[in-house]
Amino acid sequence: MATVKSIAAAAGVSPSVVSAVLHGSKHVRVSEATRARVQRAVDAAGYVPNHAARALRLQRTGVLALVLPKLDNPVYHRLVDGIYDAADAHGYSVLLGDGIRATSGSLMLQRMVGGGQVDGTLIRPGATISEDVLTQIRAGGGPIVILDDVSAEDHWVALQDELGAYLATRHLVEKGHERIAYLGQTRYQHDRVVGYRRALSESGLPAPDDYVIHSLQGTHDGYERFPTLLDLDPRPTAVLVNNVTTAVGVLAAATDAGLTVPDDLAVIGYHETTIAADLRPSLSTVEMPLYELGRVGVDLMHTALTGEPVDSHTITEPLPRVIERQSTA
Amino acid sequence: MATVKSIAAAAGVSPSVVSAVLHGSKHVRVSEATRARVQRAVDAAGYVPNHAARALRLQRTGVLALVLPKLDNPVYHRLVDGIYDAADAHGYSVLLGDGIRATSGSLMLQRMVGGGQVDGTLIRPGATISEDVLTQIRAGGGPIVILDDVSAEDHWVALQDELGAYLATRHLVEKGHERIAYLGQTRYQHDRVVGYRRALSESGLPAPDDYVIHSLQGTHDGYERFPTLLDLDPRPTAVLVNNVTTAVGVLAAATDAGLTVPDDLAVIGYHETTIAADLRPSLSTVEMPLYELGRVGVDLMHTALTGEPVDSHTITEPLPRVIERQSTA
DNA sequence: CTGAAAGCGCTTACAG
DNA sequence: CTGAAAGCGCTTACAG
Repeated sequence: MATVKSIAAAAGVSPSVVSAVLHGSKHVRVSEATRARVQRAVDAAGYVPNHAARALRLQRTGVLALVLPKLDNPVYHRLVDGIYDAADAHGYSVLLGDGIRATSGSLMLQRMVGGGQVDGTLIRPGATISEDVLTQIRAGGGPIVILDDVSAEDHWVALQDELGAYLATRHLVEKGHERIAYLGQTRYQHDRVVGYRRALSESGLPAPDDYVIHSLQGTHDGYERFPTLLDLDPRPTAVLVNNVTTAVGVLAAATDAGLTVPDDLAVIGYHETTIAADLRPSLSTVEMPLYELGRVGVDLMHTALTGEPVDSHTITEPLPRVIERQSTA
Repeated sequence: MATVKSIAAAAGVSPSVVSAVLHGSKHVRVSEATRARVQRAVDAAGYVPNHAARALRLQRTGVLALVLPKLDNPVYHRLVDGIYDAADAHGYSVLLGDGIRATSGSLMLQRMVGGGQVDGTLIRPGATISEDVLTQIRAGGGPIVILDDVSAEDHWVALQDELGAYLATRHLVEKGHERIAYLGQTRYQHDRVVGYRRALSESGLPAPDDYVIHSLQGTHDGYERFPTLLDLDPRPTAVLVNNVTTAVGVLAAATDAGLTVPDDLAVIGYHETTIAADLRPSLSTVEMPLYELGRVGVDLMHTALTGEPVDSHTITEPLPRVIERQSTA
């Protein structure tokens, strides 16, 4: 394996010069001829700097950790895209972690804490990520950026979740519905419930407490919780489901209950995902700027790592956007 | 930040002893009293060894790269589970990479090649991973394990894909179908076409060439390619779709074409995924042992890394299993 | 049973 | 414009 030393020998210069050619330097200045000679030796050997040695010397790794509640939730694809694109732009690579596996004492958690394996951690909080784990990551010392939530202790980037739920609910109102329920995660995403209620109260529609049905996220959870909605009196004619995976389960449960969507029940899911268009009936959704969330999250992390002041904020562009499909037609 | 040196000072011993307590050693023997004293200092400081320093010294990182064609294909979830479980058991952590991003010249590729950032790479080949990239990873020097394919140049673990397709097709035959098509990826997974043909020929059923319809994987691809099937004469009454994501698109296209599933067209998808049960009609599938594929892949990688001979083989247990749902009922 | 020293490969002030 | 030396934090033969 080539090293700076072997490259230096091949080019007839000292290691300092090789390093200067590769990364630049304030102190070392090299002539054009020397630079070319070194570069040729680097190319010929296919030399790549040893990551561990560099990390040890520089006290940073160029690796960011990204922890998501559940890797298999398709709504995160655009978020991950944004993260990777911004990370590439800044020269970071990304260590993708599943919140389900980042339990206390896990290998995955250890690498985010204290071992200096990552420079910082981006976290999308959720039911699978315990407060305990968050505390441990915080104790690790590296900067943290919270995605899609505000945080008193960490840097954060938020979405207009209140607005997203408001727009989704308004869409149902505009379709003429007067009894609109909310089904989904309520604990971690309370803003969405608030937006839902605002749309209803603005239109003078009722929003009884039992119209807000708590459910975990996931197709199966949506399927299981759906009967609660059937028992309501009067029964809702439309439902906003948080999030889109849960909505898939709701569609199945509605079909099994003999309801026709959207005639007997209109359904809109929170977050956009490719499958929504390929279901029958296809699923209306409200698309949130998850790609931008990822990009901005990494930008903030980069700012934090360079020691500059970090401007935590809510993403307002693009706005949440309702995508109408068969389930609310 | 605590270091071996600071821990050694706190415990009143030399760094050698700290290292010996943490990792064991053939050469260094420590008394029980000393061990306890060191352990107390480690716990008190919350000391975690510096990853970069360890990697540099040991010339290995304890990190494995895993490259999948498309991270957002849900069929990989069980595979990833198996990978992570086995990696945890052996003390490796996993760097998850998207084949779409591991292009020539990408950061992601660089870290798998030469920089010593990972000890080895597990790859599931597919349309998104070019031969060129594979060549570069091979040139990187670390061991490679190919998942779900055989390889002349690398270690590999395969699945009984011929058998899986055979069983799925037999299921359709047993349901009384006589004109059975195959729609899906044919280039990378030719075994499946072979198994499909075997089931048909065993039953004396026709398998004209145009009954095998090539399609890329993905819901949208399945949707787009479906009309080809409608044009066949005589029109098939059943179809095996490779893979399950493509099958979701086929279901949608069939519905849009006015066909009722399974009465007008029975559909079975290759690979199991949670969404199959939550579609309406729910989708029959043939489940392959992907979890075991992941586990065995990591086991083989571990064997390769310890320098022992690697037994590349096909996983025969559990057997592929047909899960019957509404789409073939 | 324990300590002192070397070295993994790199970058960076410093000296020339 | 270039080289020699130190040191990041760790582990491991070696010496005692």
